[in-house]
Formats: sequence, structure tokens, C-alpha cells
Amino acid sequence: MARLNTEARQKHIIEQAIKIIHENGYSSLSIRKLARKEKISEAAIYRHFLNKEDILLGILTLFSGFDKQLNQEIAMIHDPLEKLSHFMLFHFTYLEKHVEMTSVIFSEDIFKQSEILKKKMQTIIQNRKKALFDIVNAMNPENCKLEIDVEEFVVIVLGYIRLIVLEWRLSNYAFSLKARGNKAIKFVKTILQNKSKCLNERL
Amino acid sequence: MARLNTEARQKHIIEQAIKIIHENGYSSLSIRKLARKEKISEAAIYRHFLNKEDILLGILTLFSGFDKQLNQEIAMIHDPLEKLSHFMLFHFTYLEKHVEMTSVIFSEDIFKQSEILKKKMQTIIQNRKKALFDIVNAMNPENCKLEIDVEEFVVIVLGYIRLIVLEWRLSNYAFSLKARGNKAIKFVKTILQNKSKCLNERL
DNA sequence: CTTTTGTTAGTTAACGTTCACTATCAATTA
DNA sequence: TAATTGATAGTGAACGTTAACTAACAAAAG
Repeated sequence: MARLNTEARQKHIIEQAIKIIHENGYSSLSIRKLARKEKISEAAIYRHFLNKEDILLGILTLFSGFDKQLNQEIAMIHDPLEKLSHFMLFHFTYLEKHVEMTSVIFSEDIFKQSEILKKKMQTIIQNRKKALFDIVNAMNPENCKLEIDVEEFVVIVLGYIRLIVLEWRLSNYAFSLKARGNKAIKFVKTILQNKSKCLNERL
Repeated sequence: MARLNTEARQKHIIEQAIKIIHENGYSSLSIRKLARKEKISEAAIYRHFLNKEDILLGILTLFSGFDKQLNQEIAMIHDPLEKLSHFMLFHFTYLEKHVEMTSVIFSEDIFKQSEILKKKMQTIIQNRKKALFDIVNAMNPENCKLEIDVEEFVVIVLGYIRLIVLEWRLSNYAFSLKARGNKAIKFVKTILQNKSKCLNERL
């Protein structure tokens, strides 16, 4: 059995933990299972993490990498409508690539375990909401206001994304999330139609 | 300690189980806790349920009563637009009255425990989707089509409801869900605006 | 007096965590 | 360069606790 340094081992363990949650749900995640999957002893787990909560924290930290990547990609686009499309598409492509992460997102139990975890998750959600709000608001200049409530529109889009991903999960990933997402993006554009004179020409 | 017949005791136990899930998450639901809350012995629980899964099944059965009530109320309304409003409002009023149920809805772990539970939950979701689809489709007569994809609109509305409830949960139920819901209903009507000549006059 | 609803006392298995200890490897010293 | 030292990454066994569940028995109710 190869010896790994803490950094590499931690990464491994976190990945295995996510896999276990994905396979059988959070309540099936135990140190024993984790150790067996990682092919090290249970005690060795504690060389790299303080306790079980610390592992969960690691999962969330990995997940918040999502936001970093998202924000980077969005920043490179200038057109607000394009930004909105990409914001949505990024969710779908990322989650199609990291299926196991959907199990983390939807496992509320993880966050109920501790205040720290709950706070961390709330921050992630808040940031994403803010990012989308800024994008939509940019479509909403003083001289050419949207005829819809931006705050509500943000909730609609995020809820839409979330439910599509949930349906994808319930279908056992039977369809292409990216293709499904593109349909959703089109529909969101349809909603925006006739809601702004500035946008009308382009939609 | 009063002796209860199985029917009454079962109902009690299921209610306590929901409370436990609501308070500390599904992974904290144990027979021991359940027995203590119900003030009977652990063994007594098994007088009324085959096993733990059977209890979870009972929870879902109780929850599917939601759909029965929803369908009944909707059936009494004739105007499709009114139906849509009431469909949404019903979710908010019901969940504000039965807060604990939100924890059941969002606890994916419950359904991952067994195929039976998973199937049951999928049926519930499917039925609700069908109900909403029929409502929106009734706004969509041959001679006066909506300019939006009804199937997609249904996903939008359900996702919207779901995310609002999730935000309500994350806020620790800090606002009135019904009031928040009414705002959402208004917004959905805004979306429908200009999408159908038949509806325009009324919206 | 039989059925139903409860009890107490037990089972085995798994939980997270800690213990004393060891193998591996890089840096310091002889 | 070879031996010594100390940190790091691993081990198996055990800790006390809790998990779901069961067998045997008692009391209440019809």
C-alpha cells in the first residue's frame, strides 16, 4: 500500500466520501466504509481529518470550487444575455461531469449536522444568488427597464435549474443534462420576451 | 400509560417520526428516540410496524394525503387561471401549517433507503406534475394557444415553489410563506402576460 | 379466556474515536 | 557517505455507545 502525503490522501478521502454519499445516501457514510474504500485503516483517516465533521467540511470546500470556476467563466463574458445563458449552462455541464455532487447538493442531512456546515452552505447559495442577480440586473438599465421583478426572476431561474437536476436524478440520469439544460435556457429567453424593449430585437 | 389501539398508535408514531426528522434530520431518526418520544418501549414500536422502513412508508402515505386534498380543492374551481393560483397557494398554506413536512420533502436520504420508498415518492411527484399540466393546458385552447411550452412552464412553476420553500427553511421560517407565495403567484401571472391573447385582458 | 398492547431484558452489528505501536522517509549529525 | 533523529502516515485492537431488532412474559380489554 502506497503511502500518500496528507494533501493527496485528504483529496482521495473526500472523493470517496462523496462517492459513498452518492451511492447510498449521507446516512450510509461511515468512517468504516470510508476506510475500506480508501484501503487504509479507520485510524489512518484520523491522521488526515480531525473528525467526521471535518471531512464533510472538506466536501463543501471542494464544492465551493464550483463557484470560483463559475465566476471566472462568467467574468470573461460581457453580454448580459450571454452571461445568463452561460450561468445556466455551467450548472448543467458541471453537474453532468460531477454527477456525485448532485447527491451532496440535495442531501440536506449533511448540513443539519452542525452549525458550521449550515453556514457554509448558506454562503454558497447566497453567493450564487448574488451572481445571478447582478447578471440579470445588467439587462435592466435605467433607460430601458425590464417589466419583471429581477429578484423574483432570479428565484425562478435557480428553482428551475434545481428542479431539472432533481428530475435528472430521479430518472437515474437517463437523459443528457446539457441538452435538457439548453432547452431550459431557450425557455428562459422566451419568458424575457416582450418584457424589455431593449431585449426584444435580440430574442 | 394509556393503551392505544394500533391505528391510533401508528398515527402517533408517524407524527413523532416526522417531528424527529424535522428537528435533527433523517439520520437522527432511531427507534430508540422514537420510543422515548412516544413514551413506550422500543419493542412496542414493533407491535405496530414491521420494521423501520414500514414507518417511513407510513410517513409517505400520510404525505400523499396532501395530493388528495389538493386535487379535491382544485376540482371545485372552474377557471384555469384561478386553478393555477390555488395550486400554488395550496402548497404554501399547507406547508406553513405542516412545517415538519418540508423536512420530509427535502430529505432525499429517506427515499434512498429502499426501492419501495423511491417509487412511492416518484409517483407523488409525477401526480403533482400531471395535475399542474392539466391546469395550464386548459389555458391553452386550440383557437388561442399560449406562446410558451406548457411542459416547461410546469417545471418552472414547480421549481419556483420548491425553491421558495427551501429558502423559507434556510431562513428558519422567518417570513410568512403564504405572503411570500402570493408574491410568487403574481409573478407567475406576469410571466404569462403577452403570451396569450385570451389571457391578456385578464392579467 | 383469548387477543391485543404493552413491558423488560436481551441479541448482534455497527458507530465514531482513541490507544499504543510501527514502517517510511527526509534532514541533521558524526 | 553512513548513522541518528524526528516527523509523518500507517497499523490492529479496543473503547463506550448506539443501532435495529427479538424472545419471553404481564396486564389490560373485549
